[in-house]
Amino acid sequence: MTTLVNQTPPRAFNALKLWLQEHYTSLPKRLQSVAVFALHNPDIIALNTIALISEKVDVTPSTLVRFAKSIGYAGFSDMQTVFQESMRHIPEPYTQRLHQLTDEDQSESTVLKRFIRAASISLDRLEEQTDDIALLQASEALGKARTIYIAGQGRATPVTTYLHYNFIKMGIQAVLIDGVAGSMGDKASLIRQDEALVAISFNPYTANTRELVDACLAKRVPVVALTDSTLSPIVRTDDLHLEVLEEEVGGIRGLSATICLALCLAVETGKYRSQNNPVLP
Amino acid sequence: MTTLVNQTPPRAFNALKLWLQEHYTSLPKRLQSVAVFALHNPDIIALNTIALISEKVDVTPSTLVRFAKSIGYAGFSDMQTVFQESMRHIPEPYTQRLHQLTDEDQSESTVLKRFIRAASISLDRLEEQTDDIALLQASEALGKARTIYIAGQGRATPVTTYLHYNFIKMGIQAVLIDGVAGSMGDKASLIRQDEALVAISFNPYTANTRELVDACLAKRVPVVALTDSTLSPIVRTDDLHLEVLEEEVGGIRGLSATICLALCLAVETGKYRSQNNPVLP
DNA sequence: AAAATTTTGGAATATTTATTCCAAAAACTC
DNA sequence: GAGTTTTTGGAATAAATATTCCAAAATTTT
Repeated sequence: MTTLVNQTPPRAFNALKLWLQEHYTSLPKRLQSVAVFALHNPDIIALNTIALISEKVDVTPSTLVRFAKSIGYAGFSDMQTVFQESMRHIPEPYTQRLHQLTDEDQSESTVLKRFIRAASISLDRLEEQTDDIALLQASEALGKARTIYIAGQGRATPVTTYLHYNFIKMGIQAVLIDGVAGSMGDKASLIRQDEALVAISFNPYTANTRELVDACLAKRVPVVALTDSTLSPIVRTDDLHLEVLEEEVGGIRGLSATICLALCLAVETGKYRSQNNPVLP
Repeated sequence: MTTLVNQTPPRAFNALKLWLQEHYTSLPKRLQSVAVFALHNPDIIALNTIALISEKVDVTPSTLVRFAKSIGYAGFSDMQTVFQESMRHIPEPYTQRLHQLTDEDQSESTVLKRFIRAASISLDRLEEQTDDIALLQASEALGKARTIYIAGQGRATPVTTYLHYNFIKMGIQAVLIDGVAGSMGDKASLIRQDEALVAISFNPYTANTRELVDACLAKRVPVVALTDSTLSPIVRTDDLHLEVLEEEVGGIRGLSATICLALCLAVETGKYRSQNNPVLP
């Protein structure tokens, strides 16, 4: 062993985190695994026995003891107390949640906290209002498509990128339609009936995207629309639409719930493919 | 002993609380003390040994065992697990994770619900572990920059797009660095000391981004790193790093918390600018 | 490629921790 | 107030948990 004993091991959890960050690279392989696990799952370290933890991290109990000692603790138990202390603070109760956002005592809450609240509320609403059937129908439409085209501008761009990334990663052919050059009509003409379009658009709605959706619907190309309201102009009766409503903070809307829905759409599409279309040309 | 054994002891902490409220009056004196203490200090019960607790409650260890048994638990340890569960605000990811993928009772929970849950957990964790000071420091560094360069590949791309969009919308000059053409060294040479770099990188880390960060740090260009772990190779001691840990569902990680943090970073940067740099050339 | 050093796993051990059991104390009952 | 039942404390025991130590494996150095 290195026996490089730290005479004053970190007594605060944050200090321990810092220590791990600094010394991580100079740690042996197994101890690195422990470090990663410990930082990602402090609660498990805090509440379980060596035997159970070692099983989860997939190392031997002795490695855990060594890990603690290499930091400077007397042993595993000594280190564990630091993790336990870190859990003692109770996170704010759920009931306060809604009030915190509306209440304008902004001195109390940081920008980060307010945006997290907003994101959390948006996610709750997404769960409540999303039509599971609609999501499945949309996934089915996309799952059947030979190629999926993805369109969206402005605030929707990150969502298009994300969808594209996920489709590609799942082995689904997908093409990003960027609005940089050429008219939308030209782009629509590229899309065939055995393909599909995903259009993402938020208020203020871009004319481009709307134009593209119209052109595709006219050609009977399946269209899945992702919008922030059913009143959005890109929504039609003849397409499949999914709605997300992001809570706003000081006039700014996040994207957390939308990005979550996008991921689900991709995953469900992938699931449909693997079940119904094992080998696609 | 009363030997009035409850055959199904409460497994959820709330149920336990209820049980204690109902049966409190019919409990012997010492056991009442324990009940009161347990309800007031669940964390102490969760995290300590019988010996230590018995000292605090001022009863003997055997009384604690009896207390647990009178409720119906096998012993003190059995009851303690219920208290421990009540403390882990983060529902244990590892055990759930394994079941969720292997267990085929997916009828209970839809894909959407599971991803929403994961996103929600990630947001909670973001709130808990994010260092507000670090966020402010990062915003300050970016606020001072004449131009902000944004780099990130793969799963990080949507985040770069989002940051770029928000910066531009706020009137902050920002440039996306795409990894398509040219070496990273070339790109780093474009960035000056009065500018700044935001690097976003997740496991598996892309060599490109890391290279860029190194080159910038060498040139003393301020670097803000957004990663999924402080142990990420793009984290250095001399940069400003923000950490997000996305919960995974069946091996797939979302982006909801990351996108939320990115928005905050942009907003804080904008705030800093408007306060300290009303008119930038 | 050989030697030295570090790291790792697992059995053996020591320590801690929980549980049992019984006699003493306290609380009821008649 | 004596007898009966319930409750309590503490020693004895059982179980578990953490720690140590050493040989094997994996690195690193020469």
